[in-house]
Amino acid sequence: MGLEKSQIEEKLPDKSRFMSEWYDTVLYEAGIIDIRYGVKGFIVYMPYGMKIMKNIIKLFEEELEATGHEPVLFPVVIHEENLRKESEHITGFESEVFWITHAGRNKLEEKLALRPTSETAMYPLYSLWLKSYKDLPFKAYQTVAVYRYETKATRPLLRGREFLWIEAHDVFRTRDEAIRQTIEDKEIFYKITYEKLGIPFIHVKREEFDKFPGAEDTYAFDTLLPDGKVLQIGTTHYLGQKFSRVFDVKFHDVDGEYRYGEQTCYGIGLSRILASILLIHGDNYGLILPFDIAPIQIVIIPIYRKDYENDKINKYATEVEELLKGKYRVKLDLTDKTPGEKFYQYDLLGIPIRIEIGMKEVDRNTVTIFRRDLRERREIKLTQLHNYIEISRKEIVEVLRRRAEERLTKSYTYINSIEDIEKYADMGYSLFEAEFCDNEECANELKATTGGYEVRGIFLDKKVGEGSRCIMCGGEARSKVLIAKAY
RNA sequence: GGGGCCGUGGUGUAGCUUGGCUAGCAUGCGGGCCUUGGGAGCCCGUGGUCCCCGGUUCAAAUCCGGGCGGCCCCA
Repeated sequence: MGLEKSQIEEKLPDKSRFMSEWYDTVLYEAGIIDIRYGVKGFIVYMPYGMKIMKNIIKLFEEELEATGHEPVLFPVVIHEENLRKESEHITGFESEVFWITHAGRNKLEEKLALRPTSETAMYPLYSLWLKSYKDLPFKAYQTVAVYRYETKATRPLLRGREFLWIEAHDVFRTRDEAIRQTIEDKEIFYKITYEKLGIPFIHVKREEFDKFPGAEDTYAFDTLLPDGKVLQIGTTHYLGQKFSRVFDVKFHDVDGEYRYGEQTCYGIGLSRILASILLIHGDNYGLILPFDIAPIQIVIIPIYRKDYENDKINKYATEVEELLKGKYRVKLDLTDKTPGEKFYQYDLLGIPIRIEIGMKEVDRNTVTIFRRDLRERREIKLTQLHNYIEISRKEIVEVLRRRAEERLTKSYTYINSIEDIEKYADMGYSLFEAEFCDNEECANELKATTGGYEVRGIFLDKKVGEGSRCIMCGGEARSKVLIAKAY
C-alpha cells in the first residue's frame, strides 16, 4: 500500500535550489501571510499563519510564566524624552525610529515614537513600581509588534519594519541574579525552540562593537537557514545598571541603602522563528509542522467507493474523530474533493498526521496512517491508534530536529585562515569557527574581503589556545568566534 | 550603500521589442453530471481600474518621466 515517491508530482519550486521561490510560493499557497498590503516591510498574517503563530506564542508564554514572568502590556508610543534618555540606546536606534508627528491637522507639541523596543517605555513605570528589595526580582514580558524603519531590503517574516516578538524585561537585586537570568533565558529558548519546535541554534556572545545599544553584554541565538545564511532569532541582554540609573529604577535594599536595579532584557523573534520553522522543516511538498504547533494535528480523510456503502465509512470516520477530539486538534474532511487533492492540500499545510479511512479500514477495523515527516503509510489496528499517535507526537519533532541539526553540523567547520572560508564554502560549508582578536576593524575588513562573511560572536564554551593568532590581522587572538553570512 | 529584474482577473502567465481587433491561455472560484487509495474528466457560468500619477500620440498594457510595491545579486 502507498505510492512510490517518484509517482507523486511535486508542484512547488525545488526548495534546495530555489529556496526563495519556494518560500514565497508556500507563504501564499499555505495561507501563512499575504504580502500584498502595499506598505514596504509590513505584512498581513492570514488565518492559518496566525494560528501557527498563536501556538508558538503560547509555548513561549507558558514557559515564561513558569519561570516567574508576569504578563504586561505597554503602549506602542514612547515619549521622545524617554526614548532619548539613554544615550547609547538612542544613538543605536535613532535612524530607524518611526515618529508620530501629527494628530489630525495639528502638529504635536511633542512627537511620539513607535517603539523599536520597549526599554524606554517600560522602565519609567518600573521606577514607580519597584520600591523595595521585597519587590524583586521583578520579571515581566509582553507579546507585541515593534517598529523599525529598516533600510536594508525587507523580506516577509525575515526582516520587516513591523514584526512580532516577545520581550521580557527583568529587574534583580544583584548582578549575579541578573547574569543567572541570561542563562535561564537561554534555557527557555532551548526548551521551546530546540526541543518543541525542532530548531537548532548557536548561542554566542556578541562582540563589544555589536552589542544591543545600551547593553553591557549581548547574547544571541542564531539558526541556520537552508541557503547557508544564519538568522538571529533571539537575543538576551545583560543591561547592568545602565538603564536603571537613567530611569531611576532603584529600590530600598536590606541594609536600608538605595540601590539601582540590575536588569536584563530578552527578545524572542516570533516572526523569524515562524520563518525558520517553515524554511528549515519544509520540503518540496510544502510545510512540515511540529505536532505541538500544528493548527490541525490530525486530519481524517474518508475514501469512498461506488460499490460500497459509504455511510459505513462516514460513521466509522466520525467514530475515529470522536475518539481523538478533545485530546488533539483533529479535522474530519467530508468535502467532496478527491482524496488525491486532499492529500496534496494537507501535505502543503504540513499537517503532521493523516488518517485515511476507506472500505478496507472499515472492514478490518483498522486505520491507515500517513506521517508527513517520513512520508510513510502504515495500517494499524484501531485499538493501537492512541498509542501510535502519542509516540508520533514526540517522534515527529525529533525527526525534524535531527534533520535540522545534521545540516547544521555538516555546515560547520574550523578554519585557520581567511582563504579557508572560500575553500570550505565551495565544499558546502557555511559556518566557520576561528580565532579572532575582537577588534571592530578586523571584523569590518573580514566582511569586506570575504564577500559578506560576518563575525557573529564569541563562543562562550571555547577557549583560545596559548599563542593563537587572529585569523584576520595575525595579532593575538582573544576569542573563538562564529563566522557566517547573515540575514 | 551599489547594481539588476519585475508589476496584466484570486493565482501563474501570453501580449510590450515594432503603439491599433472584444487583452489570450492555464489554474482558481460558483453550478451541474460523473467520480473518489496522491492535484480525475466533461458541460455551463464567474472574474481584469493591464500597480499609481503625469507626459507623448488620432490612439498607450505597450513608448517616456516620476512614485509605490515585490524579487535577485553584490558591499
